[in-house]
Amino acid sequence: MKLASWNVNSLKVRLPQVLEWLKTAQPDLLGLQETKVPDEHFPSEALRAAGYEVVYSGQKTYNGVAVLSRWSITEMLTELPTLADPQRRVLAVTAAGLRFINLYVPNGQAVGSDKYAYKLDWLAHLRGWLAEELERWPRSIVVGDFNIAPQDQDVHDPQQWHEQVLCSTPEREALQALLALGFADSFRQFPQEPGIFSWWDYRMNSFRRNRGLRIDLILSSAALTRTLTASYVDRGPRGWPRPSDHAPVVAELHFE
DNA sequence: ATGGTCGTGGTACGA
Repeated sequence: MKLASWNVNSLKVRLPQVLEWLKTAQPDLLGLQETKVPDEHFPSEALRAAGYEVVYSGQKTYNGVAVLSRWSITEMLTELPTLADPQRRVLAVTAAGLRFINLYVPNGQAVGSDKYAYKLDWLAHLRGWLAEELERWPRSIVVGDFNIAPQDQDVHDPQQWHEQVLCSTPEREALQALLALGFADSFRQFPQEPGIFSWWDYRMNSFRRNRGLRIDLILSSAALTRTLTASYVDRGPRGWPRPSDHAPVVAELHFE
């Protein structure tokens, strides 16, 4: 079983790259973020033709999430039950014998801003909901753009980013509170080279210089962590022409 | 050096 997550920064622009990546990587489940496409314009046909069932929760211009699955999808949910929020950031499905939760966590803009407060509030509501999800589905995977670099080793320049948004202590503590429910950062279940990131700013040749952050994560519940066989970042698409600023992240697992 | 680059939509704004 191959699970993946990719912030595509406009599915309209990136659809050819998604189709190309599906062909070569062949994930069983893929969560997309920042699709930026209203549901009525979602490119369902091209993705179905590639062999995937598709569900989506989108809006114009901002946010938007989708799940592509080689397996049939049931039990779809698009809201944090305790938070009324017009921003389309959540898409949970049951497929392939597991619960697959796809998230686009708020960016937070800057520490102390209104958007930062919204991010922390959103994460608090997320925690309460994930606790319930985990009780109902012990085999749960949470993927997405978390907009949080878990540790300094996930940051190209920890001094530059010290207590900045994406790296601040309250954000990291909110992520740790999610992990404390029983999830593991799948990437850290395996030996990794230093300097592996999943997002690089478009500016200042950040990708060429590998000045990035690892903010795209795949969290596995305890029942699934035992079944992980690999977890990695696929840097390839970040080097393609007109790329997203994020690379896909992948986890592979083997369970009965 | 306080910038820089994208995507959206037709202008600033979000990331």
